[in-house]
Amino acid sequence: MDKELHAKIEEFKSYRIDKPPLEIIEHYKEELRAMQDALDIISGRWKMQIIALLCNGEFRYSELEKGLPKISPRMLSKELKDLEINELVERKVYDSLAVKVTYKLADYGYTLVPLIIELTNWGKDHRKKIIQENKREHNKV
Amino acid sequence: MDKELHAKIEEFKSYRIDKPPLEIIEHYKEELRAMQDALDIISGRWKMQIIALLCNGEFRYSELEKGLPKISPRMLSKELKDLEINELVERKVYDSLAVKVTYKLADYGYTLVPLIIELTNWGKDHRKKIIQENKREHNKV
DNA sequence: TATAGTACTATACCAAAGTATAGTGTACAT
DNA sequence: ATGTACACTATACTTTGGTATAGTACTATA
Repeated sequence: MDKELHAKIEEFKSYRIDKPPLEIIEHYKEELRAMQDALDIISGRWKMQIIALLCNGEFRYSELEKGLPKISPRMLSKELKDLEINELVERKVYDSLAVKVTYKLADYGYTLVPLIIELTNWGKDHRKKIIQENKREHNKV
Repeated sequence: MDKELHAKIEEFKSYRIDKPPLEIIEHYKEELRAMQDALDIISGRWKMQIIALLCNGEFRYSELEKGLPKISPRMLSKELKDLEINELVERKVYDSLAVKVTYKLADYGYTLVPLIIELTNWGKDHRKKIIQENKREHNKV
């Protein structure tokens, strides 16, 4: 696994194009656009927290509010709408007499799993690295 | 590969914790923090474009400006500083008499490769999906 | 009839991200 | 001496993301 990654990285390093900067960006245009699309959809303070909750089943609006006590109702409804538009989340209105709306991860939402795993792995490794550096710093002084 | 992913997703779906929302978020606390750390470091309009350029070797400040004609000098120097602080990018000042500074991806910067690949893959698939949906929409009407 | 819960929307505000543009200090070229 | 290239910094502004708080339309319960 680590070896495989190493190979990938070497491959990546060897991709160097001998072109002026503008042409290089042009060459990567599609990849950059794709990356930015993905980032736009998942970045922000709340999206991932909402997705994490919804990985655990169906929740009512008020239950999501309880899980994220610091979110304002405006943000929650806006973020849910964004996620729904991108078909990552499904909204279901019950036609019982009492108002009842639930949200759950759509199947398409689960396609984010590999990305979530990579983000989490990198973030954890990064934190470890920073902690180690702080320790070394501390021992020096 | 696709089968593996499917298994992962099933695994993810089966993780459901039968707890109140607040406890679920608490349960995922570390993962969420790690993800957010990673997102903070790579999100924004310019970071990934700069990294893409620097994947292709060493560049001078003015060359980066040429590659990203719409970036303001303030943003470029701020973003480079951020990337340098996180040790993703190395800054080198030549002590020749003329001013010369170059930037390149640090080895640590290359650890982002798997994440970059996942972001790009997901972004490309997402775009394909949207285009297909638009086509279907168009055929209907 | 009054009170509380549900799923929001509306309005105003604030802070961070990003833009636009001008200016700085250095060296080198003429 | 003057102008130009380099690698920025400073200042002011706008846009976007997020917060705070109040209000709405509906139903359920006492």
